Amino acid sequence: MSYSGARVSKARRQHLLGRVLAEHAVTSQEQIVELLATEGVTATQATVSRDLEEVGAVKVRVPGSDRLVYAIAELPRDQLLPEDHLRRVLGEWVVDVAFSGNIVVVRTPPGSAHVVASALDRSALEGVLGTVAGDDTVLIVSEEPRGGKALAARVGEIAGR
Amino acid sequence: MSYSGARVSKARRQHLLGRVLAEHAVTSQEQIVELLATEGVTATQATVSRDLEEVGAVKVRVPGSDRLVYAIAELPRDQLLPEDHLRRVLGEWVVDVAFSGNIVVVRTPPGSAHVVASALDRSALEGVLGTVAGDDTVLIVSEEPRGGKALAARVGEIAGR
DNA sequence: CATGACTATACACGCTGCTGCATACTGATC
DNA sequence: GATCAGTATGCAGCAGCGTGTATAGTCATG
Repeated sequence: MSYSGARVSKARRQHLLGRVLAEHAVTSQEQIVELLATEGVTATQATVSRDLEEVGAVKVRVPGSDRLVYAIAELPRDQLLPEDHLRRVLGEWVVDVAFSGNIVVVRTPPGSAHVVASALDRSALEGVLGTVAGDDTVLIVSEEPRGGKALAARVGEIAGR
Repeated sequence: MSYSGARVSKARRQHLLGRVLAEHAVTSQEQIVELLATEGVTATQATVSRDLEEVGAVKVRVPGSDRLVYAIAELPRDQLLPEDHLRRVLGEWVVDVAFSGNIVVVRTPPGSAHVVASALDRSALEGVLGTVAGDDTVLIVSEEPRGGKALAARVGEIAGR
């Protein structure tokens, strides 16, 4: 294994992948490999396959043609943050959990509240009305009048406490 | 090596460390180990030593006494985010950098803009007037009228591009 | 059903971060 | 200067992630 790569982060590669799909009508993963290469990013077909999956890309039929091109499915993504991803984010960044009434207060390291809130939002956690994030604090509003306790327990459990 | 630990994240342990220091007048790292243990977190003196350093704790003299107790130095921390930490954060989360006039536009994965902005703020990067973070975008305002270009280059360089 | 193009995946492996153990270092006290 | 309490750190090991290689699976076409 050369492992020449690791020069760019996975996040950046997947971002570029999105741009490539938006700008070119690609029909195969090998094409993506080449296009990424022209952007200075090296990756193999295997990696592209995994990226496509993670980014939520699908092959769609081009109207008026029988070609299948890759495209990123925008909306459904937001609902489908995988459980173990949420578990990783919370386990890593959640530092404390408390509650009062229907509000759960989640503490995080400074500046990290939005990452946690975003993960919670996208995970479609049961019984969550909404979230607000400050700098190091996330408020989760429960649907139930006194639902804070149960929700806090659930969050704490996911965070691995 | 037992390695029974790793049950709690480093972030959480350090958060607890802060609470412990605030609530108890501790004079030795061994005491901290014990206090953490009562909170259900196991760590050795070596780890506590490293945590204290990372958190920016110092030993201060108790007024009217000759005891030295640990305390967290609040303010200086914000100025002193180490260079390689910034490098890690940017390298991991910055996905694209652009500029116009005196504004640098940094793109990040969804929900991660605040982590990046927070790291930038705390790093006291040269020539930065301020930052604003949305969901996946950070705006950096340069001090110089046309400083965007240079600043973008600097940010890109730190991010490893 | 054979073939070929394309994609997904089992496997192995390197890298990095975190941690404990053992030990070197430091500073105070006598 | 010897001793001792307390702290920092070199070293090694482990875990998890990300990735490439090789290969198995899938699907369309003839």
